[in-house]
Amino acid sequence: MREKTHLPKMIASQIVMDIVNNKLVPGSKVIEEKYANTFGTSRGPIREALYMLETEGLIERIPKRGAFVKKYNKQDLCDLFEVRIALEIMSIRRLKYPLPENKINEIDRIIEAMYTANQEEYSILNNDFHYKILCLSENEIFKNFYSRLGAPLIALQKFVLETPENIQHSLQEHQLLWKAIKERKLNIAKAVLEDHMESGKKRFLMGIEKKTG
Amino acid sequence: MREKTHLPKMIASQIVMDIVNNKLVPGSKVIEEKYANTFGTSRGPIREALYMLETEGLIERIPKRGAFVKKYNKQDLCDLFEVRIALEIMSIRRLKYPLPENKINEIDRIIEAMYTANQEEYSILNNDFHYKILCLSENEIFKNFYSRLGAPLIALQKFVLETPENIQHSLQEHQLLWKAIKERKLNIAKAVLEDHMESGKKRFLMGIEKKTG
DNA sequence: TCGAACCAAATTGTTAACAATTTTTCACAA
DNA sequence: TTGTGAAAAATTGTTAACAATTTGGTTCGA
Repeated sequence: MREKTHLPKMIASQIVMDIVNNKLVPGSKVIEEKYANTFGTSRGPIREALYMLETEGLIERIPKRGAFVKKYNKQDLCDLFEVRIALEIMSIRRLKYPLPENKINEIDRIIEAMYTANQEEYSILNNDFHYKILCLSENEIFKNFYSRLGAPLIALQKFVLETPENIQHSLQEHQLLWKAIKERKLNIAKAVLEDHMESGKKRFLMGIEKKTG
Repeated sequence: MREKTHLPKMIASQIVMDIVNNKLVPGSKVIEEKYANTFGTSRGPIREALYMLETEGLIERIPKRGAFVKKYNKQDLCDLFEVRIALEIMSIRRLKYPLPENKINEIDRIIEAMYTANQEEYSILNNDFHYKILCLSENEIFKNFYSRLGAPLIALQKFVLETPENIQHSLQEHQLLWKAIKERKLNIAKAVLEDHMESGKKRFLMGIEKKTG
């Protein structure tokens, strides 16, 4: 597993950090030269990073105008939620049983960790869980699309209201879902996911209300 | 409506042409300098074009190795079909009635043109139709994802077996779907789309069998 | 014959300068 | 005050040269 340093990739993840930490606010322009200076590189690698982030849906590039941090409204985020769940449902239909032992263990461990996680940790575990579920299908198309959905949702995760009650509820849903998948009760899994989508949207909207008005 | 020449965009569409016309076969490498020479530009714009096509799912870039024409197998194409239909179903649920008059007319005209289209024309009209249906929802998220699905499917459209009988069948499905949408019978529309997905897949696979052995 | 080490060629990555375009600023007139 | 237009500044687009890396082939030794 070689993970050679790829300059544009490093720059991209730094820009993501800046978005998550509100140093770059949605709608604002990302000026190539500014970033080039802070990284001590030329503008080339910055441009590449911006292209990558455009693919992930975090940046919007307008020819000859510049690159902007993409702005998502409530409706957009709910739609992303919905597409994510739809992809998960489709991928569950493609599962081949028996599921590989090592992947089962990985997901078991995520659920375990969720019990004792704090808010921030829970967000990360939550995303991990859904991604691992999707990867169970070993389907490149779904994985590919899923990764593009994830980025905006992760960047805006800070808006999700993770109260102890919400986390408790969410955890229960995850347990149910995982149990249904393991026992090959796919219709139940589908129903749980559809419920999870609704409650997820609700938590999302609650969080947005709280923090922006 | 200003459509200024954007070099990378032009190059990208030329590369798409080359893929469609089999000058670039799936799996082969796209060498930057080669294309730079044929266009009389430097490598910069070529790289941008390759990034664009990566976003559209036609090219896969591997750092320090190069850009390759992405290879899709049967299963991949069926999955893309399925995701496309799922997006259409989701977007139909978001329609706001009454539908705008001008868009209704546009789609009416596509259906009309389908009656007298030859095979090649029909493929294009078919894609147009589905895209216009999706655009009815005026939902940027769906449009965005849809455009990424379309490219690989269009590039491989040549595999779809468009016999007169198949076209006839497909046309009927489109009429049914459009009628259901206009009359706001969304459950029917959904059912028709699900059927259309199955028969579309079948035509696809028939075409692949025929042309590749 | 096979594999490892090495060299040369091909290719991608990066840079810095220049060109083209957009945005900002500001003077001026209605 | 407000709007217009032209310079100036800022920014993106493009280029060509150079650096770093990968690829392909060749030699050598076992």
